[in-house]
Amino acid sequence: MDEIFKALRDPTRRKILQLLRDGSLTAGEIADEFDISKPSISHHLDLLKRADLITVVREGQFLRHHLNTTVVEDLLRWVIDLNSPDHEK
Amino acid sequence: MDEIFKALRDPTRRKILQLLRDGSLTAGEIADEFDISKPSISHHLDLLKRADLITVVREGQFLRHHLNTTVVEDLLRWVIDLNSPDHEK
DNA sequence: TGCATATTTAGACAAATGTCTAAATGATTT
DNA sequence: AAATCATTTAGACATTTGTCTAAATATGCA
Repeated sequence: MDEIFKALRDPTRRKILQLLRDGSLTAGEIADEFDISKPSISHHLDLLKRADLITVVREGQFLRHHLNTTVVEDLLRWVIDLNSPDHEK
Repeated sequence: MDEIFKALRDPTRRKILQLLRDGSLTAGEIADEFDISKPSISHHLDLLKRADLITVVREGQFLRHHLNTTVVEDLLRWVIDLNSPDHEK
């Protein structure tokens, strides 16, 4: 979970995830949504990738980014567990 | 949400929240669970307080810390929303 | 092959973060 | 009031983080 929370710490990265809710985007399309340089966005995408919160597939010249809902579900379970007293494990 | 994710970034603070799932604890009891100095734990508790993830009530000499499940629910909704395409708002 | 577009890598730098020790504050008890 | 226990505040310090510019790599197309 550490990589996930590390990735979620930054507001830009959280907004990127929200942008990807409704469909995949290329790095350039994502960068267009922010007043931040492309290398910085690339760095944010790298952290999201490391946390497995997004997946990337090359499409020719472009890299298309998708939200990884499986890992979001893992996060969801972690949060639910926080509100479940007397949990096992 | 920024304060919440800021608070959740650190593994010690996440573990503190998990300790508080099953009941409230004093600062000293919390500190006993970690190999970290008391001032550092106090600092972590302060960040959790600022995020409103915990509430504190004085009990004589002690400060008793409780998990604030309301804010955990806010977090829960944020995560759920991340997996809900075509959301409004 | 060579040029244009898309994206990443490298390196620098200021700001934020987590930790510590020492000292201060708050509350209890004798 | 003084001693003691619980906790925080203050200040220092090394590490991590987010950002930038410049340069490198990857792909597509003329």
